[in-house]
Amino acid sequence: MTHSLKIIKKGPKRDATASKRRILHAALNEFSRYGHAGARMDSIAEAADVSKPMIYNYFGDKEELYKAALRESYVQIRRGEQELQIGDLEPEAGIRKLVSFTMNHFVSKPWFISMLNTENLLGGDAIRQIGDADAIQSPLIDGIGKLLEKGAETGLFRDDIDPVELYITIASLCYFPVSNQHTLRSVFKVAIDAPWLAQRAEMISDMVLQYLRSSPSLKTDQTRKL
Amino acid sequence: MTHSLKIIKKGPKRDATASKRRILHAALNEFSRYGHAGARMDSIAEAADVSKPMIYNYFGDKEELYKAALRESYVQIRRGEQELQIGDLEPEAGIRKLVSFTMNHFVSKPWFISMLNTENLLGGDAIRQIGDADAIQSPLIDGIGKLLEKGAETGLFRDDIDPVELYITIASLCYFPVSNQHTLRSVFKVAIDAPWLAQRAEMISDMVLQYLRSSPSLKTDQTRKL
Amino acid sequence: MTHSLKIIKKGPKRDATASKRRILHAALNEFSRYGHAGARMDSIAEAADVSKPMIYNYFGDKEELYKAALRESYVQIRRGEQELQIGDLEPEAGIRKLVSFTMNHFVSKPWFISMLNTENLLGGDAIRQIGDADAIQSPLIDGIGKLLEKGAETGLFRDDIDPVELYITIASLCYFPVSNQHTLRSVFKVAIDAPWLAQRAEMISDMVLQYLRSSPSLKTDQTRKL
Amino acid sequence: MTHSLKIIKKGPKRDATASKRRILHAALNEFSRYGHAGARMDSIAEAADVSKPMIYNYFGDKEELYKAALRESYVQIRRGEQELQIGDLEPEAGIRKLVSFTMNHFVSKPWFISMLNTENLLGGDAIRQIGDADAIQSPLIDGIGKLLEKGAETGLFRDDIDPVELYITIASLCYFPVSNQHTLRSVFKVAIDAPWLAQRAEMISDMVLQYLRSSPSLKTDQTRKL
DNA sequence: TATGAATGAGGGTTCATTCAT
DNA sequence: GATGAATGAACCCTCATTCAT
Repeated sequence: MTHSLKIIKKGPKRDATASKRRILHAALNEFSRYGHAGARMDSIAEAADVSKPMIYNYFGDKEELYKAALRESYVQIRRGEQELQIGDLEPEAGIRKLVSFTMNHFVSKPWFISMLNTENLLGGDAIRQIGDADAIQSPLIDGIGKLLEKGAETGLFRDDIDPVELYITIASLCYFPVSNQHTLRSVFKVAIDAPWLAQRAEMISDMVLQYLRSSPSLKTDQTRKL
Repeated sequence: MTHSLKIIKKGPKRDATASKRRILHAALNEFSRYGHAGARMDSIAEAADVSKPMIYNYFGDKEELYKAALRESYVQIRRGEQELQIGDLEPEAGIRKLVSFTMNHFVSKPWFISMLNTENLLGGDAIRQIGDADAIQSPLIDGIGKLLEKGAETGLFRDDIDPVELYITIASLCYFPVSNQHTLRSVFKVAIDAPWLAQRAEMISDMVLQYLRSSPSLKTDQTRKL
Repeated sequence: MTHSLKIIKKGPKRDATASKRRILHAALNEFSRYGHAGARMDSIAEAADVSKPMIYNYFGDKEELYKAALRESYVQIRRGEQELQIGDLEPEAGIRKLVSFTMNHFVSKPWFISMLNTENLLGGDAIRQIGDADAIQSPLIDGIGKLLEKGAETGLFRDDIDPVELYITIASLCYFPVSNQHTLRSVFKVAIDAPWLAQRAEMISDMVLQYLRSSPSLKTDQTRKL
Repeated sequence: MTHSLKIIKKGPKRDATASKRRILHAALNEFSRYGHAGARMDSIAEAADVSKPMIYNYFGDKEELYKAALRESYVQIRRGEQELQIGDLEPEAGIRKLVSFTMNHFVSKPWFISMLNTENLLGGDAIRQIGDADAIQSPLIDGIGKLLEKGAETGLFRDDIDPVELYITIASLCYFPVSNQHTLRSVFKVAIDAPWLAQRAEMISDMVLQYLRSSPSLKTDQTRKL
């Protein structure tokens, strides 16, 4: 009778999957906060509520854990992107949705930008080793392609825009003010807060749409790209 | 008589100013390559061809040296910007010049982007401590202001654009593909090389000009910003 | 009745004796390859194809396992020695047989030499604790004693030789070139391979026999020993 | 006046060469006592009265320090050997001197045997990397060669003995009882102490001389070796 | 009998920093 | 002004060992 209670008491300990997950999240947090060299295995272990050897047992070493964290940051992004179905929206609404989603994503998941910056600082060695294309490549490209096609068909958008380049444009515009908010604040005395960013997203949408509606420039006879 | 000779005798070593400069450059290089935590005082000393105690003698400690390097990265940037006199150019030509200068700048001085990323990763503590506004603030803002005014006067540009916001827009668009070139390459298989970036700069100019030429949106009755 | 069936049912796993034996052999291999401190309990478990707790269950701890492995190395040696019946051979043939057996033994069971070296490095603490004389003491001593007696009776050998000392002499001569083969090769550029060792065994027999045939030296009036 | 005392106070600290030497000796002691894996860098630092980083500064890492210690053990041996001038002695006296020197050496410098055993356990990787032949190769070989020649010329010794092989024979006989003293004591109840070893050296000389005086065996027509 | 999950204690190594000259 | 010598404090990682099932 008293024993039956024990069964209920199954805590989260002695559960390999759970431990692994806690480690991964703690690592993502630590690496994104302090960079690759600045991250401490001790802190990760403590935050994950496991002993250090567990980390090595499950992930090998710091380098591998870093790669796993980098991969995880993409996995989480892609999960959010898959829920968006921008391909099904009207072209203009789709672009606006894409912009606000991107901006919101960078703001609400700050570890993503930090991980990308860290990885690029290190020369991209880790991401090159994560062959796992499906985890990393964005499902948005297809959706953007559909939006652009629809827009071009109805004569609303110009027809020479590459989806990847458009994605890079939007990412650029949303990334920079979030990524560099601290230096911008100090250098230009701009208060980069939620309202500022919301307004900024509006302006980005406007600018991008303006460009999509414009006619292909005639100056260069090469295939133009956005 | 004998003293005056000593002054002239400044050799390559035993020259405090020269040592300090070598240290600063070595530090800038090291911090930008490996980040704050990844940078090694040993490597800096070796690269600067001085003994480690010299660094501590001149700069105090790693933290202070980092701040000096961060400041130096701005100083060097500003030096380049001051040579540009975009305020004197025709509005459109000025914008194109500004874009190509910015892009070229990020590409040819990669330590600038790295330093900014590193500093923002750490939360901007260091830059906040560098009160030294003159060293940091961009002289371009004035030039951009002049361009925008001229453009607005001739009816070429809309008149609701804030120079700082325009600067941020251009910086965003140039920064991202350079800063994130390694991850972009892996994720989107885009080869981000010199030709790609040159073409990209063209497109950025087109898009920005398109936006500057457009009429202020009517949707929001607030002051619009770029 | 029912019990007898159980005994027969011994499968490859769930067989305590078999597990124990596998562990012991794995331990012998590991300790002899890497020494006491260099041996890894993990490697032993893996090589024995059991889980680590099994080792602790059966053997207590690393120290005890080491002792068991050391003991086992003697047990295996003694098993080989017991098959020899040198006491029954002619004196000279017996000596030659003993030498070639010893040499072959050291060569074909390299873990024996390694275990002895390891144990002596550590000061012999473990072997002192293995009281178990029967497992350790050599049955050859008796055989050697018989050979020497026979030889002395027929006037072939001198009569002042102690069997243990003769055993030590032969062991010395066979042990060293095998045990120290790597350093000898590097230091003297001698290729210590099978032919070299075979020829060496010949020479050792010659030298030992020469000595056994010689007359006791007169210099010292104490009991002479070999 | 009082200052002049300070000059005298120059202690052994802040002396790189002395520090290096202390580390090397401490390492030789530690490695020979506990083997490669069993040696502790902490203990070495403490015994050498330096901080751990000094070790890494001067020697690189544990592996390199081990190699330096191994090399040092040979250097010390060779130093002793060079003082012997056995080539100048009478053949028989020379052999006796060589034996007693060798035995004494193994007994009084126990780290030598331990280092050799450790190195051979590890497969001789380190010694192979110490190209430094002069430090390692024995100057005795020449002396032994002279002894054998002289002995053969006067008809005292047989003339088919290779100096290296003779050296190995003597080393074998002296090495084993010292190296394996602990196991021998336990297994054969032999008390291997100074008197025992002295007497043993006598016997070894007798046996070796006996063999050198004997006539080359006729059994094999190949070049005979000792 | 058997094992996957977990850890305390320590091992080798590095790093920013200081001392003594 | 300049530096070789030296170190306390961590940091990454591993190992023998135990827990819970």
